[in-house]
Amino acid sequence: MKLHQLKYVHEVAQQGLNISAAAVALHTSQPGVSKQIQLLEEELGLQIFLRNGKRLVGITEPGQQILTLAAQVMFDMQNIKRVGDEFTRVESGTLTIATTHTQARYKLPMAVQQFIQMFPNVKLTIHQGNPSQVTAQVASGEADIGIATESIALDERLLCLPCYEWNRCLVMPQGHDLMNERTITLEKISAYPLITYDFAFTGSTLVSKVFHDAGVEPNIVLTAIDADVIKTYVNLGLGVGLIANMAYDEKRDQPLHSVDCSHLFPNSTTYLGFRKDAFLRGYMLSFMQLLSPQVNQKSIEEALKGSS
Amino acid sequence: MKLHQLKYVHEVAQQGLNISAAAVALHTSQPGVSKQIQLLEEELGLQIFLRNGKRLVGITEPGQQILTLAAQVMFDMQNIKRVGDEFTRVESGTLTIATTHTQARYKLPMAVQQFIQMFPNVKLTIHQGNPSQVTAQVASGEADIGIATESIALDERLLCLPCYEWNRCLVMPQGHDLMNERTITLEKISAYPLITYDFAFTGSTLVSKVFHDAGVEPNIVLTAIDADVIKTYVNLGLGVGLIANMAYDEKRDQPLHSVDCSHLFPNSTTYLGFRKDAFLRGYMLSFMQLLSPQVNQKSIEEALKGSS
DNA sequence: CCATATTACGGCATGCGTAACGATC
DNA sequence: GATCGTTACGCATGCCGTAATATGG
Repeated sequence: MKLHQLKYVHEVAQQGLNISAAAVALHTSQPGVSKQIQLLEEELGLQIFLRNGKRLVGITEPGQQILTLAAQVMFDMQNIKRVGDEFTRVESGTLTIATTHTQARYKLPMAVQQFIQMFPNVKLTIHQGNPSQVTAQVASGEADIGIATESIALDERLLCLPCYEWNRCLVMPQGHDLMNERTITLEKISAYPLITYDFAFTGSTLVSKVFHDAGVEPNIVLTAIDADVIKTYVNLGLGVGLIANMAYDEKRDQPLHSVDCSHLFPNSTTYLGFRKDAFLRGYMLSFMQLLSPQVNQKSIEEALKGSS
Repeated sequence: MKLHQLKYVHEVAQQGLNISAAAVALHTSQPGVSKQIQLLEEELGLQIFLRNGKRLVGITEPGQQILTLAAQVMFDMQNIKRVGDEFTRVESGTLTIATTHTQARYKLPMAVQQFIQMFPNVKLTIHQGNPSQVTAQVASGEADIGIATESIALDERLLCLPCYEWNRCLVMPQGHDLMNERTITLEKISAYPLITYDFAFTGSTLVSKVFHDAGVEPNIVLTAIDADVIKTYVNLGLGVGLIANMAYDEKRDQPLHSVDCSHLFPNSTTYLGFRKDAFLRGYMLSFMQLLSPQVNQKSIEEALKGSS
């Protein structure tokens, strides 16, 4: 059993059961990939892929197990390489962050700016997605660190540290009726067309729960993936927007007015998560510290021990 | 980076930093091992082993990390092999149990007997040790399943399922004063010389805690590794024995008399533990079921999800 | 001086790439 | 007929083992 073979099998699965595509991705020849997979299957005495004649059409059940284990092996190999890089004092490498739009747009820029100054030789990549995509990317090793709210903390493969808390605010055009209200309530909100995050997105399920528990049905006319889009439509007069409070800036969003809603909803916590079995490069720790100053080597070790 | 290289490095560390011994264990030549380790070190750009001239004298810090990761890789490779064996319906293989004397002597025999009837082609090995050794063996992959009391459930790498509960009893020679007591108390016990398990052993720390909390100082004259030894010395009249109640059998231990102590100590739970990331062969599950009927594929999957 | 690690070198297995073939859609 | 997977074959790489060398206890 060779490492290549695991790599090949993994890549073929990634490429939608296409050996040719996998061969290209692996910078090698199709026959080589084909052969090695056959050899592996022969050695293990089972089929990894289901074939219809000469076409790969599926993955067998043991094949699924093997793919999972192969991914684990490759992740560990990556870890070993990282140990190498880390201890040779090579302050270069790659940092891949997976996060949601809100974080990427309103919370990360400061940390990112500081980071690229501290580590000019580290290539930084930001993957954007919804919270479950973020979680999946970190769990699979595609991303090193994930930053998202709530749901990311549920995955057992990840170690998650609380980063900061936030709440929501309403945004509305200047002169809107709600500006005159002394205290905003859910009922008052429900009287107007509402624009907020897509329901699959973080916090919104919590928001919908709050409305539901109060027996109030909000009048949602539009949902969007990010606050910028929401604000745009609020500007067009389509309704009031319910967004994360960090997404509103008085100066930048001047034509809009905002009203805090912290009294209506519980705080949400944004977590920073990474795989428990990942080897963390020094610069990865540094990035985490930029985001959440209380994070350090010790706190992570303690969290790792305390988990499970 | 090759799998051999990781294997070699691992074996050299296992053999006490002796390349020659590692080469023998690996059925290969010394120069080969030496060379491959050098190549790996070169590729990673760091020293794994500390050398004094040509002698290996220690492991560097990155080396330590790499050894851990190498062990993980090898464990995963073993898992893959197991998937192969499992799905080719080869009902043969190896099952290594790590457990304490008490379990091996009084609880396992029935399960073992049934097991070898069900799976005559599976080679069964029992490793005996104290609870922390049991835990370590399972965690390192040397043993597939560990059976021990209390402390094994604390290791996060392992998934532990409760197996059964037990308590303790006093054993004494016929005609001993304590036989006439209607109710045994800690104070009455402390009036006589006591023989029990070594304090490093399971439950005994709990026992000592019970005595301590009650403010009673037992008069321990001898500690032993297993109940058979304890009973032997009780027979010789050296004192009364405090042992697991399953270690006393009225017929077999005829010259001795026993008194139940369940009212004095809380129940102890024996757990069955295995690595969370281990691929479990069918016969491993079967063995667990023999020991603890409520265990099955589903209960394990649920436990895995519920952990951490 | 013995045990042990490294260097040198030749044979052999194995993986890779090109080319040809076969099958599926 | 185009795409894709498998088979065939020759070449190059790299690993292994033996022998020789160097070094530490």
